[in-house]
Amino acid sequence: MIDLKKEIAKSIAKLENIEIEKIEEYMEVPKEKNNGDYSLPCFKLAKELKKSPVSIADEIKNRINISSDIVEKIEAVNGYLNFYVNSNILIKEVIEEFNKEKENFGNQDIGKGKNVIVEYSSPNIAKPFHIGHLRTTLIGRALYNIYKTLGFNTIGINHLGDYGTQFGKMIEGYKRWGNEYDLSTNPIEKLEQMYVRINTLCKEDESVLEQARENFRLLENGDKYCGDIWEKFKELSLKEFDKIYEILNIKFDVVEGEAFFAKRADEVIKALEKSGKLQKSNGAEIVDLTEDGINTPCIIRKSNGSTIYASRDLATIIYRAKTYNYDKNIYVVGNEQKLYFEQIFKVAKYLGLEQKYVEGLEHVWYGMVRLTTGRMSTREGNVIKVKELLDESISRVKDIMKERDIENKEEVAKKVGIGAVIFNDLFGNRIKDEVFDWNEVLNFNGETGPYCQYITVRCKSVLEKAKYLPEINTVKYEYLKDAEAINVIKTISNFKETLVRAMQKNEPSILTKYIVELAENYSNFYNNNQIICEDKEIQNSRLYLTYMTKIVLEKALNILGIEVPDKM
RNA sequence: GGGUCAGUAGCUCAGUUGGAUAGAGCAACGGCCUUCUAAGCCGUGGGUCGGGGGUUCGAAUCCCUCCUGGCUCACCA
Repeated sequence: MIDLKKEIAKSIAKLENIEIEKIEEYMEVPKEKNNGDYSLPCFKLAKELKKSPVSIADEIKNRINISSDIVEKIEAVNGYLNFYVNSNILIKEVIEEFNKEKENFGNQDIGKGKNVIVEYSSPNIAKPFHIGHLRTTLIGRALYNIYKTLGFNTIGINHLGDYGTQFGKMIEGYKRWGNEYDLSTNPIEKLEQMYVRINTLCKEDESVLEQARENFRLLENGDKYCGDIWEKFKELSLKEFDKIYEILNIKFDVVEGEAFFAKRADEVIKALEKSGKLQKSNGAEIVDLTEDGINTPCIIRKSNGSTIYASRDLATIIYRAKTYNYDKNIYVVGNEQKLYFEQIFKVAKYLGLEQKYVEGLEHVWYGMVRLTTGRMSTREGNVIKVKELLDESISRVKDIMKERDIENKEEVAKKVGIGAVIFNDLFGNRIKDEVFDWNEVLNFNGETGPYCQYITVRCKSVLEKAKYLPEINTVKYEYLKDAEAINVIKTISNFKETLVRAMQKNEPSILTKYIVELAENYSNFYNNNQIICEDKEIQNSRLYLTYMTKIVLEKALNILGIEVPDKM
């Protein structure tokens, strides 16, 4: 595809004897649409050429030699040089490229041969799956899909929190009150109650906490009683999580747990001993990180000899380096663990791994979900469970659809209701805290998932009504030259670049906002043009635009994990 | 107190390496359904870009400082 910006830059560079790259760097896309497609602010050149910006702009405008097939109008305004691209070439380039790739439009191979691990979701066993876990799950899945679309060999891992002192606590609770709770119905709720109860007791009584730590030590050393309870809890939880994953259509390439890596913690100890970094402190084994600019040391082994989060995660890094030969190892985990990841990434330097494995470590963090009433806390029971949220959203959709004559209402309501929740979660910048407001999430008007699905469905129904897809040689560019059509075409041409930006910043919301823009632009086009009409040439042209929009919108939504119904 | 991230309309957010008049949506108000689907469209109002300095042709964006808020600071994950 021809790079219009480069073509313009070339012509200017020739004129003033400046490098093309520099001109390209100075050039920008004006915010205001009536200031052209590309603009060159001449203020920086003014300094270098020792002339006023206004006269430079005028001069270039008069002397430039560029084909009118590329640029149809040039204006010099207040020291800005504005270029108006010939819309024919723009339309032609986009449509021809699209026609070559069709459903594959957007796919790229910049990640070819590179392995990327995305670790996401990773819930803790024996705790309810609440909206706090939703962010890692949805952001992680979206990133996984984005990397995949860009040609990376992508490995999605659900790294279960199935180990640690919390299980020592659970075992202690079960020992004390196991017979009071019937785990045959609603097991997660019961386990949650037990967890809250034992936690409170641990806080009140230090000796109970000690007992919990001892239970975990026993579990780690193969104690049968503790092991059996642990297995039982794990099984019950996984069943519950799978239900959520099924509703959200989340899949992982690998599901593993911390327990698996606890056995490999010795490798970490050995490697750190070898590098001379491991030291004793208050009975524990730690790595001091003050030289690396972190004041808090990283604990590798607890004073009672048990493994800890860090030792298990470091073992995981060694394992992943060997097993997956990763170029990137991404952890989608909340911002409350920022310091922790900084610590283990520093410690990873001393494991004797190849440099690329250390550099490939990345913590993709996100803000907390808070309620309008304050912070969520399992202990205080003011959490919103994912199941509850999805059910509410789906029922709200059903209510809206009550009067409509649609087949498979159940299925449509599911797709729209779930899509609304996903879209809402992926709309805001991921590093900002999110205030969870039922009204906000379940409002389906405006820049929302249902609106974007609705526009996509509109494209589908137009195509269905026409009953055919136009051949590219029946499309006439002159019928797509109105401002609304051009906006759609420009947005479509930005799709690839948008995916790359979303990948570079690990930011799904870039794609979410793109979807809104495309939906909005198509909607404007649709409202201003009769698509199905008498003149077949006009119809074919507008139909093709509709077809491109449908493909890109649906694809982008799918990448975020949102499905589009056929009717709604 | 240290570290770190943030502060843009009543609310939720956009705002590419500094560029032209800071943009959307929600909420509020006023219109539009014998429809290529009203989950929509059109219109109105709403801003000391947290405060103050600085850098320069030019700052929401870069630097300094202060204020406010989130998260975090060794045997939890």
